[in-house]
Amino acid sequence: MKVQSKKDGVSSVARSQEQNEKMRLERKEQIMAAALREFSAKGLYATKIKDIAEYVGMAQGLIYHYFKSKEDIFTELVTDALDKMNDAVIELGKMPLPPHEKIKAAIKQLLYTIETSERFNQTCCLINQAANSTALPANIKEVIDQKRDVPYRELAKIIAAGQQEGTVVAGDPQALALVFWTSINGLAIYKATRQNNVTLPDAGILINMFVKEQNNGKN
Amino acid sequence: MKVQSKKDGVSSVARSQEQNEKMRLERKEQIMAAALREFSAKGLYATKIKDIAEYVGMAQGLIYHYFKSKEDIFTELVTDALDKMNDAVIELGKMPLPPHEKIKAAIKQLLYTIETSERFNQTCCLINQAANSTALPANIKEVIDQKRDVPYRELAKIIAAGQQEGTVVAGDPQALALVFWTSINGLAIYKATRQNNVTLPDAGILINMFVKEQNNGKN
DNA sequence: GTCTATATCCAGATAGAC
DNA sequence: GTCTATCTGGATATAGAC
Repeated sequence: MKVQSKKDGVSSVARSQEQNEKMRLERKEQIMAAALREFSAKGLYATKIKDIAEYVGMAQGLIYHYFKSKEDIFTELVTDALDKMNDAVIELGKMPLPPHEKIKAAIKQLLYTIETSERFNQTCCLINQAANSTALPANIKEVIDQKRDVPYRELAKIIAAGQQEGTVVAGDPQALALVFWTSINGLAIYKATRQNNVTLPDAGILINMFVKEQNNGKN
Repeated sequence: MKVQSKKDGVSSVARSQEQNEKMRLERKEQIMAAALREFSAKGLYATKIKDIAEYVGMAQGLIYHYFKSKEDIFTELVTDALDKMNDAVIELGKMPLPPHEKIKAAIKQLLYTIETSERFNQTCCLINQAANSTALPANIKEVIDQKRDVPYRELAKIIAAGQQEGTVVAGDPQALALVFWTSINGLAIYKATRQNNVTLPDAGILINMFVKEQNNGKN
């Protein structure tokens, strides 16, 4: 028996269900954030459910009210991470800029993010952990295999277009893209795993590696 | 009671001790090789002693006649890997070549090694596993902290010297060294974790990123 | 040196009270 | 929703026979 409130047309039952759902999602978010911290630093197998629970401040068993298993948390994190990364790269491809400006914008943005966002760097570490382990459950491996090459492919397209225009350095686009992501990824991981006093390259150094000299002016 | 053989002055007792020792070392080598395979792909915690033993073809318990613990095998592998890498870099620094030629030689050599040596790539994966995990026993972490920055420092010196001579591109030497190793490491890992059909950059692409144009000619 | 068998421990997951 | 207590499986490391 649902009772419609006269004020907003939403039953109090529905209201509290909504609120419960919201609180549940918030709690899941807390767990995911803690799990990202732990997994990114220790990997799937060295991280114990207890570690995550302690970080959130809940009992070990309670995690299982929100997730079916440890692998499930890991899978959800990795899937989200790869999806967001891929969406961002696809957005970059669609920007109304010439190819070499896309590359410059990406480098500046990525370096800034590495400099300021601990979470981003943790995410890179997580992807690194996931992508370089053959010990993961099959369903996670599938997700990774499907999604991890998107950034390489998308950037290779941009590089190839830039080479057509003569603004991007010569070389196999796929190989250049590989060096690009490998560097970005490595910098994020480097930053995440050293306490402090890390000198990241400034954008100009990286831009010079991919964009031809005459197109390097500030703008 | 040791009996000296007249022929070679070595007692038969000593002879067989020597041979036993040699066989023991060979067996240890077999275990280390298998462990490198497994650890580099799965990390310390996801790798089970049983995996290593099966790969060598011995009983699980027998591993413990050669190593005190799983961590011990891992520590020995990581220590060796870092030492060899560091020795090679220090050798590079001592070569009687101008700085930019050292860089060119290193890039060519490293790319060739990545292309041809599965073991080298596994070693890079192992170092990656080790260097990016906070979950390791304290003694391994110490080893890593002491040794892992040597290549960055040594290469930064070479880069700085090359900049003095005007043959190496501009930018903070430390940051350039970071990009250099991050790329090399990333390529090795990329190669190791994909089955095949990997297009590595050719040496020219990487050389162009670090050595100024006019010093890039083949030689 | 090598094996099989086992003691021991630890962590993932569940059950059940509140 | 949250906790404590517990079941259960699996892996390290050891013991002991051959």
